[in-house]
Amino acid sequence: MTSQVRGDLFDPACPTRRLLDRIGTKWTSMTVKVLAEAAPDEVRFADLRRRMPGISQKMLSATLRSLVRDGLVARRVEPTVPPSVHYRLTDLGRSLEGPLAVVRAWAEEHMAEVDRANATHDAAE
Amino acid sequence: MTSQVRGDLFDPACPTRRLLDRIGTKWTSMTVKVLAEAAPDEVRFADLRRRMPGISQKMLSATLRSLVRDGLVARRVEPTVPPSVHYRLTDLGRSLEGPLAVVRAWAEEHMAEVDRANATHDAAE
DNA sequence: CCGAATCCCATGAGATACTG
DNA sequence: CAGTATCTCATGGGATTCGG
Repeated sequence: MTSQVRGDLFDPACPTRRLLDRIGTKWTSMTVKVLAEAAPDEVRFADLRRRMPGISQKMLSATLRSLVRDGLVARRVEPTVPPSVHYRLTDLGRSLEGPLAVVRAWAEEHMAEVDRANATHDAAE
Repeated sequence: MTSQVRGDLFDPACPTRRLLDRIGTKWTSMTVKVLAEAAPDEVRFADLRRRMPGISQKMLSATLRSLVRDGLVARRVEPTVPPSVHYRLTDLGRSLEGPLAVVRAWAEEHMAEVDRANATHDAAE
């Protein structure tokens, strides 16, 4: 019965807020971008880690688990010894690339201005 | 477009990451939206608070301070007693509305699917 | 009326070490 | 190889109180 499409950012269950919570976590957007660049190929765990300098196993693992749970990423286990695990974006995950690209574009175009504002603001203290 | 494998997302100073850090905090996008809806009018602190159910003074104050520091919001003090403080989006702040609208659109269109994925995933445990 | 200061808790996230 | 388990720390965020 939830009248969801009301642009109601004020609902605690507001979809926008929940999405921002997700893509706002440190490694999510980066993971989606790496998987999007590799698409339609799958990427192995170790490959992902190599392509994301600075991430720890723990955070990569947690980020992927969360993305899989959200249906944005698919996980495929090759039952070899040792096992190899492959990840790829689902259709849903790929559909997020557009919005993320828009955010990237804004950031690249305007963050310098934000930096200047910060500098000005701090100097005025 | 441009270099992909070592894109800026991996730089610790990456603009996208910094932007997501900002709009990912709980009240930022909501504040921007409320101010955008009111534009070009200014909004007083108490009004803002009334339009954002659930927010505490502390967080509204902190969110606004951060937005002002980033140059997205302008603050104007009326030197009355008691003082009244007015906020409005800057041009920079208004330029963020587009990207936020894209994010909102994706969320409203797809978060139900995310919810289903979660339910399916949890049921499979 | 606006907002700063303080206290407190929950969570994000890194480092390290351990298993199938 | 691909994780999980702890430990630890920094930060976000809420409730409350105080001040100009």
